[in-house]
Amino acid sequence: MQRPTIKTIAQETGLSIATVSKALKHSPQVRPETRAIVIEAAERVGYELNMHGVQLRTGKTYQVAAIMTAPGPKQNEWEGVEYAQLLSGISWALEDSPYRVSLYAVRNFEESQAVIKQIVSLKKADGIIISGTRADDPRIRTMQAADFPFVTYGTSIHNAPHAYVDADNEQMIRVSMARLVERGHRRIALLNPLSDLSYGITRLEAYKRALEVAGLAYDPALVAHGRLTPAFGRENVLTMSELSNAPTAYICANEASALGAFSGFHERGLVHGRDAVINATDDLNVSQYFAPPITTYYLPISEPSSLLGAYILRRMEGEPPEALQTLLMPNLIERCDDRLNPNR
Amino acid sequence: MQRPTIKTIAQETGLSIATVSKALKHSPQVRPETRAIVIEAAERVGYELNMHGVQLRTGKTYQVAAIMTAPGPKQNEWEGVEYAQLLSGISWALEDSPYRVSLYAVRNFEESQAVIKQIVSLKKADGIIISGTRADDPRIRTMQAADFPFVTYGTSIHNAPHAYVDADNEQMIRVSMARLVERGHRRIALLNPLSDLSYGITRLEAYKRALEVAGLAYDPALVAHGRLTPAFGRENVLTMSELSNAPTAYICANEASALGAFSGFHERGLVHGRDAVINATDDLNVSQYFAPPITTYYLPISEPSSLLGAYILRRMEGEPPEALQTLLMPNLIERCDDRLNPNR
DNA sequence: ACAAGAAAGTTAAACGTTTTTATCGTGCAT
DNA sequence: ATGCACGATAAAAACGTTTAACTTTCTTGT
Repeated sequence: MQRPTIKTIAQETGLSIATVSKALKHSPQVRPETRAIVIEAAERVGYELNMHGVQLRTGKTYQVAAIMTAPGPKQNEWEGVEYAQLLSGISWALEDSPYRVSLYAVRNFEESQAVIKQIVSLKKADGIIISGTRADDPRIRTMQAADFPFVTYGTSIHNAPHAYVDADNEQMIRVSMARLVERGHRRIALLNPLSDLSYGITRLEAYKRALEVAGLAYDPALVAHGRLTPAFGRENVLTMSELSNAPTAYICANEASALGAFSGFHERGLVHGRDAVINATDDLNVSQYFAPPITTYYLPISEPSSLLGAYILRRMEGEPPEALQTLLMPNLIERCDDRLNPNR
Repeated sequence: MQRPTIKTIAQETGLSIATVSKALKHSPQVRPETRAIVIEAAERVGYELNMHGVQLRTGKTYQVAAIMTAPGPKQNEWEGVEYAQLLSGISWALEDSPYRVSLYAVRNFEESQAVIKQIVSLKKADGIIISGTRADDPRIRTMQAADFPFVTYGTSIHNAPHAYVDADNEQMIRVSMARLVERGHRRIALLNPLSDLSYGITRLEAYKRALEVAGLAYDPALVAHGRLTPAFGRENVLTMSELSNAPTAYICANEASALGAFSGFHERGLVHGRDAVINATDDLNVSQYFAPPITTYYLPISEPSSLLGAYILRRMEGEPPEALQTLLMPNLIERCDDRLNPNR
């Protein structure tokens, strides 16, 4: 048996397909009684809207493109794993809408740029969600120039206002630094994301300001930028711990680099809490299982991801981007006292 | 300016839209010279196929549905993180095809069943990729009954033959057990996935057989089934290590539960390599950063994921499922000698 | 020389919607 | 009574593509 269409309903009710279409869309042009008849018939025959017809007619795709930057297949490092949760959160936020998440996996920034240009010019989606924003992000400019709805996970610095969701990195670093200074730390290392990423810059600046406030000197040797893999965390601990004036605290930008930092501790024979401490930001609630559990800023990734979904929906409905900007403050979870060991 | 269509090309070349369409599809009905003219004109005007027209006309969606089971937003445990890599691998495998990955996040098995029924009956995709297969999986039956192309990540046991990709769990456990027995272990714990999952059963049976071969008794107290979170690993170590005859080796089904097992070691004051050892399966290459690094079976997730993509393409082209079945053997990476401590 | 058949194009219909425009009563003011 | 506006529905066109059916032209075998 064929799948029922509005034509089926038209025949069934004796109405025209135009009326059926309008009735199903709750158009004020059709009488409530007529609508009731249509709805009844639609349910009786098991009608479901065929999106292909809609898409062709209206030009809308009902797709939200999620651009996911993941290192290539040969790149076997633990990175970007939080993307799974991010995607499912977005997907759930769109659940009650006609929109679907369409995945675009890219290998690097350039590829994401190309993909976005394509989506915009060929209208392969109605909205775009990107992450890994840069201070001055050309992708944002592309989408803004075309007046294309989008939301970013991460702020930008030099772009015109746009919809975004991000963790409050400035506040996080500020509070984090004050807390460590208060506990006696004078040499605090910052394991930061790539320096062209917007939140890398935000964190670095907050870090410098916090040093200033505490009357401490800025030492470039204590700051590292890189892809936030365990390898990155490990290697920087290996290097920095050999400094004549080694750090007594490491602030890691995510849980992967924190895990790697632990690996560096183990390699060097450092004991957490005695020789130095590790603090981290954690999206995945995993650092509670480290040995020992560490102090982290925890932002359940479901929060930003569902916001991203909600925002792209509202953005596609025309809401101005200025109303769709949120900085989320992660919860500080203190699992260690993190004091500088006095008898060191 | 409007986006060019085949009509544009028809006007440009003086041919009919039918000929243009056929030429672009390399139909034998059109002369090579004519085709050349069409191709040239298409490139000149910057023509790109409008999929909506195709979809409406042919009924094909050019979408591959990836069903991703992830616990709900409130469920803040580190689980299913390998899905990000899995998805990007699939996405890359489809890169040169007209197909796109469409994401369907579901919360549990029942929901995945409902979603699949919907996709099949409303033809919301041309192919489906699922994971978390059960011994007798009703979703597989649904898709087979409708003759719908699909590939599973994970085998099934009682279903009719279908396309799948999986790790060779039987061999993995067999070799793993033999190796531990050879190193003196007599009490080996198995931290297994949920018992209704196909690979949970495979692993358990292989485990029992290995015990038999080694002449060891099967002790149910050493086997646990559950969602493979760190919490699961931790809790089982906490419990099992209190047994009068505690295990000296733990085989963890993934890296998350292995991390949790370490957390349990730390809590109980157990030292890895002295009191007991942990072995694991690791998709993400992360257990090298544990302290100490542990012995794992490593299967880079890019391998199964690109196979899944390739298989669904071939399956959608009508290739029989029997030709699309692969068990991948992970690499054993020995990072500890894992011998039972003699002076224990 | 001519019918038959192949080769290469064209015409037209169809896929399922939405939306603009047209039609047709009906009630109301003039 | 006549014209008019209005409310409700119908008719028809359009979105971009594929494909079955048809036409025209050219080969080819007898």
